[in-house]
Amino acid sequence: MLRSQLHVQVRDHILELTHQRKLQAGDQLPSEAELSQAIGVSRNTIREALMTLERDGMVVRRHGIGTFITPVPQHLRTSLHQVLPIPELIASSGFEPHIKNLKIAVAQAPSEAYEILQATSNDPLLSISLLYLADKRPAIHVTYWLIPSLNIQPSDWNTFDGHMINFVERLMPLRIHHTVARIFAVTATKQLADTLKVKRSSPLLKMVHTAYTADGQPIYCSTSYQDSDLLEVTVVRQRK
Amino acid sequence: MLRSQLHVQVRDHILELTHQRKLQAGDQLPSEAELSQAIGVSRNTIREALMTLERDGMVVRRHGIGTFITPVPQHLRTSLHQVLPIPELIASSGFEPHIKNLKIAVAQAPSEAYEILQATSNDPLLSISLLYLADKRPAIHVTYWLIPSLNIQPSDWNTFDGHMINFVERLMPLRIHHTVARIFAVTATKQLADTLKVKRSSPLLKMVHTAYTADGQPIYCSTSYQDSDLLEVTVVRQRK
DNA sequence: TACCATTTGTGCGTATGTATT
DNA sequence: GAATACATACGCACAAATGGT
Repeated sequence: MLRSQLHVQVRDHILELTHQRKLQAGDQLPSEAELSQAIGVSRNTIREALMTLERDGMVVRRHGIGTFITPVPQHLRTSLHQVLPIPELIASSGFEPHIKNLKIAVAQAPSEAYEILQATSNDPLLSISLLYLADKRPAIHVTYWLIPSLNIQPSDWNTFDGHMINFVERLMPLRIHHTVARIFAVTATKQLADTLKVKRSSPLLKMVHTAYTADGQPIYCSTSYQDSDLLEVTVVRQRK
Repeated sequence: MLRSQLHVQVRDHILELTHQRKLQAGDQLPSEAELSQAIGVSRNTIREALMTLERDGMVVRRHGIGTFITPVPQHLRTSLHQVLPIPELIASSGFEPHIKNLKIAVAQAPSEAYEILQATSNDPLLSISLLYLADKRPAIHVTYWLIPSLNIQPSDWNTFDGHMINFVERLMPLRIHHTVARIFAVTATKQLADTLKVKRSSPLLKMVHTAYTADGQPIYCSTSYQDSDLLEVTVVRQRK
């Protein structure tokens, strides 16, 4: 295993400085030329690192002035442009994540799942339902549906740790490239209200997630329900 | 006025090809070297263009294979990482956007608005409420609150066309750098139900948007309500 | 106003590494 | 192994934006 690319090392170096609070929100970084000389890599490499940091919203670069640590609350940084597994999402909201309830089945799925996964509508789909807890309170109820061709064995589920992306990538030679989330407001059914421990017919946030490879092939989709007052959904969008 | 930068021209050139359907979802682009020679710019410039296209989710680049048009439905492209004004959002969902109802006031605002805008809590804030229509159906009800220091004159409102970002940037020498949206599910109040023409106590999607400059200074915030079945909210998140 | 130093932005050329077929 | 294509990295020159003299 080679050590990682230079610009990633530079990136990590700068992130490390922010974690050590040597660089704080709003602070100006040394100029590209200074960083280049101090670290001993070319200015282009510095620029590459700064560009990825900017893409991910960690720094703001201003022509003719300099590069600054983005003044955005720390907890938002994690959710900028990334796909965040639910346990990490819960953790980044300041709660202790747990997974409580698993139900695995190979069964007929809602027709919507077949459409999304481009599967023939009579194949039974592997599905798994779970309840993510935040500080032992029910927070998100999720049901995943996986495309049939994955061929996952029952024993594989022992290795499932709540990160669906990691799970399928560890088992299969594929890579999730992006996810699409569609967001709705719904009213809690009796069953959902019981599961999530909210009042009957409270409003819930429903999200339909689909994970795709770079080819655009759907790998799995999920439907999740959550109390949006307990666990906020935040989307940071950059311009340009 | 100078012509734009080379890599932007290259980017636009490629986008133009996709609009003309000469390049479609999933198609492979010519190699960097070919593009470089065909267009007559250096390979670095091609790479710069391809990188911004990748950042915005329009293409997928695969090491050792090539660059491909991202196979994502066209209507999602617009919402990838951008901040989209509501009228354009409605248009990209296939509806005709209209703005119906404006109510402008300088008044006390909810305490949340003062917190978000970091304003002293007794100043009256300029607020504007409007109803965005999609094909003449009420779609989104929004109330904006602007920071006091903008000093907008009543006459300025004549130039307001429903794009709040454009509006404030045209009037003031500032630039909105990013927005943060917090998303909730709520139950329609009687008033909201009437305005949006939905049943009493239907579930509605509530979004609290805040627009910031690169300094992290909030410029305005808004609260919006919408029927998520009429107008879906979609978030595409990329990995890496 | 004009000019300057600083800093990021753009663009070119080149060489080499790495992944895929 | 060879061919192809993208990835990384270096060095250089000049443009453009900003802030101060």
